[in-house]
Amino acid sequence: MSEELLDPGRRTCRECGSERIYIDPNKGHSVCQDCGIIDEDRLIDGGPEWRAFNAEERSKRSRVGSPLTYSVHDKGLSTQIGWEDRDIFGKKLSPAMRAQIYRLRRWQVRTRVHSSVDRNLVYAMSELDRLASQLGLPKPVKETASVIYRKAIEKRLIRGRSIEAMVAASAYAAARIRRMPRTLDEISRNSNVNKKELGRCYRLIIRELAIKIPLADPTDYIVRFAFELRLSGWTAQQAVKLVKAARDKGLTAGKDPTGLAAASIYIAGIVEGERRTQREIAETATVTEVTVRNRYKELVQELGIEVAI
DNA sequence: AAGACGAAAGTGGTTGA
DNA sequence: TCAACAACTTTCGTCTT
Repeated sequence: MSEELLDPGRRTCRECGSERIYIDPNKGHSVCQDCGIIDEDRLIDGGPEWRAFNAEERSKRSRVGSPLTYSVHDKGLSTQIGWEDRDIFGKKLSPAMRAQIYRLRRWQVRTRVHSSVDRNLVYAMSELDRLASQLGLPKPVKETASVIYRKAIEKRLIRGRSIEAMVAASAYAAARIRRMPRTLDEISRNSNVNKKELGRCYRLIIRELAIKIPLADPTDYIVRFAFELRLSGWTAQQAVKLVKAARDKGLTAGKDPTGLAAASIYIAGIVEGERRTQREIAETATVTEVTVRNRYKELVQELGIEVAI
């Protein structure tokens, strides 16, 4: 039996074995971020059984399964043990009975704590599943995200913050660690967490858990963006070369990696005769056209590329 | 009409006194 | 803690294809 059947959520590239597989949420295709091979097989996906075909549908679906309230985890059905050492007639309890009641009280508190952590986790993991499936994040990223989230619980970082926000931040960190980064914008759009809050939670996590995250690399975005823009693998490779050349010339320091990826894709598209508009590219890279233009002008000028119009 | 261009003002985050 | 700063965004008028 193949590895994939035993563990349907995990996918590796059949060419190079890489686990950096971008799973296109709409089309059911996947693309390897290391060698650019596109796999058109139907996916066996561990995620939700539904498919969303546009943004509205996605946001509608995203509400499915969300309970109405989490404030009382068992909706008031649990038994309470009173603090007074008296029975129902108001009589004092025997010392043996008191000792037993004391033990019971302790256990009740313990089980309540455990079940609240469990409930938190159950909700968090289903939210992570949903997010990962919409963002096309493969299993290794989900695993990393869930480890981060669990550590955040241990460190009591969730208290006073929304579970959704912390899950989203964990996913963001995990995606960067696994070198399959998503932008804050993309994650924010696919969850009910605004960008600002997401950034705050992310910074809290990396600070409190002392996680070191590699600097975002523009090339990590290129294959995915190119795929979403229906560009050929060849053009994507040319874009990667452009970014590397720019890095060698020291043009990339302090610049938004997605902006650089966008500009290099724009140039590569023109050079290779697969032109896309600045607007299209800006949209998939979640930057503005202005940024695409600025980076593109810099690159063309500094790398001495002549762009045939 | 669509795309590309660039100026100007505004925003949120980082840095350094 | 505050101000200066760089990068990016928003907005908008103009030019090019």
